[in-house]
Amino acid sequence: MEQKAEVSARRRSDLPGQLIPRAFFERPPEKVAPGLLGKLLVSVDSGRVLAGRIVEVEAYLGPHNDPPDPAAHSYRGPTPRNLVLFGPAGHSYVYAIYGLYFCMNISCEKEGLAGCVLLRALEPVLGIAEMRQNRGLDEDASPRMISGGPSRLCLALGLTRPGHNGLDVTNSESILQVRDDGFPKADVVITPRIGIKHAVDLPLRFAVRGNSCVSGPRKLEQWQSK
DNA sequence: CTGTGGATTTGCT
DNA sequence: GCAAATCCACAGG
Repeated sequence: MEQKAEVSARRRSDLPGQLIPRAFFERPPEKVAPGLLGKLLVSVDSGRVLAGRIVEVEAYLGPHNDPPDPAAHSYRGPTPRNLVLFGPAGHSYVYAIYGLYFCMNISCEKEGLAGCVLLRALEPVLGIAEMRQNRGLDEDASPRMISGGPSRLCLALGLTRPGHNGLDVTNSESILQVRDDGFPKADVVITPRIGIKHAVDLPLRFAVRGNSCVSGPRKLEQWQSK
């Protein structure tokens, strides 16, 4: 039955759930971020569908905020790399990091303002075997090892730059979409962001409490719920 | 034009 | 727990 669900979803016309409207993303990232938990990131690659449920995200604020967010790529204004962050909401921002990996964000705020949500972990839903292959893992690999981590999820779904940068995730013709399949809201944990050097105390990381795919330290109990 | 360091992952100690 | 791997954007001169 899990098998059947995967087969029936391998058509663009029958992707799981519904597209999320652009207006959802035309808000401050700290509002968008928790709302993305439980939604599906769906990639359509040459007819094949890969999808994962978003279980961990971080918000990065645009330079129009007071105070601004020195950890954000948009902190010093538009550059060739971060340009899509200043464009319309609901577009993918994929960047390379450490010369080896990629990270995937979705732009927020209306055109002219920056701000984005970094996707940090997915729980594999469709095309699990292919994701595992993309990661070079065995049959018994845990979901966490497949797509738990901002660069792991890019490897699992095959997301790269420039190929997947600047895509409209609110468009049904896009090869990268965010969709809502009605999955019930979960208990959300709020913590500081991971792996940054600036603004380390801002509580802008949001994760599904208890989900095994969430990256970083396991001990989330100490953090406030929402 | 050059130097620096990063929103990470992995493997070894 | 720690450091290597490995690239290029961008800030500074």
